[in-house]
Amino acid sequence: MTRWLTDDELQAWLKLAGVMLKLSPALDSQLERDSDLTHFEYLCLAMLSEDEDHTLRMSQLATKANASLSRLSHVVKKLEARGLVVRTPCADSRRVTMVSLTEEGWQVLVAAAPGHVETVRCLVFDGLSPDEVDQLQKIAGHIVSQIDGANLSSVRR
Amino acid sequence: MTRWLTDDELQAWLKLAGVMLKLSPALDSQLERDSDLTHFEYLCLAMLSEDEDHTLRMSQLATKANASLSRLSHVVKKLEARGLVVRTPCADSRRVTMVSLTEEGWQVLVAAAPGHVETVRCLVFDGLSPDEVDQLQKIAGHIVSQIDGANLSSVRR
DNA sequence: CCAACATAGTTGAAGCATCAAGTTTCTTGG
DNA sequence: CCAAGAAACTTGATGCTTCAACTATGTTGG
Repeated sequence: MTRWLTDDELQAWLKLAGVMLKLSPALDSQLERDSDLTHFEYLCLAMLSEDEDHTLRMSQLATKANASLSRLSHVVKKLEARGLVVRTPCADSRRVTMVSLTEEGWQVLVAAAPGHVETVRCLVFDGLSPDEVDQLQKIAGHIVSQIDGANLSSVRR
Repeated sequence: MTRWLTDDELQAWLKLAGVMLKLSPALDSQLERDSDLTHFEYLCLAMLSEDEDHTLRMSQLATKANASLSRLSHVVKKLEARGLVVRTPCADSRRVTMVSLTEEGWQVLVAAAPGHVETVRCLVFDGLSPDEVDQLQKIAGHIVSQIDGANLSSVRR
């Protein structure tokens, strides 16, 4: 028996689908215009910048950026060609690749951040109350967990 | 002066970005495996099915599916090649194209729906309270409006 | 009335994302 | 100890999305 969506759920779902379909392109468009970066590329640089040494394993970065290793590998190759990032073999384990932000990568990130943050503020947070920000965090966190859980359980069987 | 994000906003934002990065692929993957459809293709068929005549103008469908006319045009061409949809010129205005669900398209949609709905329920709604569904609807609706508003204002100037 | 503009849609090229397959390196159960 | 399997990437092909450009058709201010 299919558990259909209630009317409220359907309304909510269509809106969420709208966010997925419109927000990504909107962010890509601003970043590409102003900084020649994809939103996903920006996210990779940002995640690297949060680490003390501006350096992470590929697989750590993939987790932080919510990406597959394959997707990340292609993007890091491109960022490395642009000089924003370098890959180095890891001393401890030879199958591990470390990625680091270069000085230039850091500069590009710093230059891109204000415009990007302003865009996120305008498109997402302007007009949301602190309560709603909290609700958004909980709900989005919940969805991400469900997806991660679903992947795990399909892998385990 | 950049209006940076508060810590709560940043947490919420990273989670929302996670949803965008993980939910689309998860939906595509289920639909493609079980019904040989993209989530976006499914959405187009579903929006057509909601119309009384199973028929919409390209531009109406683009609006309902939150897509650009260009994206829609490519996808409709593909769906038409598969026989799920037909395009017909409009009698009233010669620059308008109407798209209709074929009988086969309807069958494919009906066959795909239970699995897709089940996936949406598992990944999004299971574990959400009715209040949270309502909050999600409001917040996602708000974001979509902001994006639409931003596009309008950049077009108008 | 018509020139200028706007609307509706299509198309081809370029760039991303995903998938499947492959390589290399580690780990572990027998 | 080693064979089998898992982990950590990389790569190439395929297909989808976007962008810019184009055609064709309507609308409207002067």
